[in-house]
Amino acid sequence: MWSVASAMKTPEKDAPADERRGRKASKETRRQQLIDATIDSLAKRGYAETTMADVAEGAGLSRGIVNFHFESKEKLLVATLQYMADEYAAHWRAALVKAGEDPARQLGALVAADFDRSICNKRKLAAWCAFWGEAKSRPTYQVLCGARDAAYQNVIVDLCRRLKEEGGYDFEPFSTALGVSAMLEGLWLRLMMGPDEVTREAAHASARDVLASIFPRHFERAMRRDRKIA
Amino acid sequence: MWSVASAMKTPEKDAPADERRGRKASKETRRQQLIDATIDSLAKRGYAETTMADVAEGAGLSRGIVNFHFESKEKLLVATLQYMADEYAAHWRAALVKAGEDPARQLGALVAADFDRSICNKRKLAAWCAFWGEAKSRPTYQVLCGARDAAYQNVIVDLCRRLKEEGGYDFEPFSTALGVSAMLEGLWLRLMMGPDEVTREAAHASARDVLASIFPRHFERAMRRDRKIA
DNA sequence: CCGTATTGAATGAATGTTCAACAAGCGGCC
DNA sequence: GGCCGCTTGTTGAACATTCATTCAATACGG
Repeated sequence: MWSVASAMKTPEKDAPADERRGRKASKETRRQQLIDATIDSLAKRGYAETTMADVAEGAGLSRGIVNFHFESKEKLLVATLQYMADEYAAHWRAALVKAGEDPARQLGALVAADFDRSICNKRKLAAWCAFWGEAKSRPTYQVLCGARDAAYQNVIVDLCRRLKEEGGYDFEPFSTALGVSAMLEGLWLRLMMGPDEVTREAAHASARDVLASIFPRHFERAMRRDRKIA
Repeated sequence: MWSVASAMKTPEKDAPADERRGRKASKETRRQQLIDATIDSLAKRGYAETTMADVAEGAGLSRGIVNFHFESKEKLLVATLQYMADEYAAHWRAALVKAGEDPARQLGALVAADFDRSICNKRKLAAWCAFWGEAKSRPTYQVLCGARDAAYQNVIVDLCRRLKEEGGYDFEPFSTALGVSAMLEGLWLRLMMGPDEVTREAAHASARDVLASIFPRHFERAMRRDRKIA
């Protein structure tokens, strides 16, 4: 009994459909399928209301299957967070490499990567936020979220240093880097919670605007007058 | 049976002790006591693991009492969030009034208020974050959190406008205001999750640093060289 | 003593986990 | 090719636990 809903719930499943159904699906494929369903459930119902039954139903499988591929609910959630952290890190690292050597281009690419559709959509943001909410009281989550931030922020600190040298700014690189990366995370939060008038593009533009204030010799201001004054 | 721990768990209980114990405690006092215990539990165990029994135990009362003063767990949590939102709003509004008429002073006061000890401590930040994590899937929470942000951000937008006029900056007020308020929220997140080396003072300094970049004619840079280069 | 706050055991619902049964693939064997 | 086990993924019902809620009994204040 395959529910049609589960097959088209997330538009980003680009794996061949015949690989995901039937008994032939490999172990790894099935694990990924369950992780996807977990993210769906976290986004739809929140952390507290996410149940094994809901995850299984979302994946179009039966209840017992989750404990077969993952030992427990805890392990499933950790694997899900690990997957999101890996995906996020791979994404910005790729963007960084593609940006070349210029630090301003690199910082711009990093920020753009944060607001890329594949990373920054309501589904994933809601899942991230669900984990953040529990991170305080769960060392495992805190480590995974912390690892995410640490590497990312080291890169931003380094970029701030190089931009400071190039542009002759007088900010404190560490402090500014902390502010910038915090702003990016805060914008994610706004995107997830705020009204719909805060779009991905608006958040990105806002980040670029602040970058233009901090690094005036490296970032151009968007200078668009088409914004509605609310 | 009064647990000693509950009496000294939170250092900020300045209400007279004899008002909080015994049967004389008024309805309102008892509600507040339970709300405090709820914040404690959210901070210590996270949203998902917060139970009625834990709240009652934290307050030094018996299990059934919560359903007497609040009808249900849901109502207790909403009341708790409402309390935190009210407290937060009252705090920054007071800071705003006290700052006088100068927009730069006002913005500085607003930012300082965000990092004030009474508001910005691990206990409350963890509770806020717990609610954020569930807000996506709970309209009631989303409304309360959203209301918090909306008023706050309108003030910041207005301050950005006035500062722009005064200083002749060329940023877009709305966009910059979004970035600034997002940064403040992001710093809260960092304070809660990040390593202990990110202190309240460091976060505040970071915010001031970015403000100095955005409004160079209104905010002085801290220019401290005592920061360790990590 | 009356009314009300409080207690704590009982209840019932929700849910994570287990497990015995089942089915699908698969390789060997006649 | 067809039959037979064997391994392994899968199922769904049964089980155990946790927890919000209820409520009759109790204790305290007035």
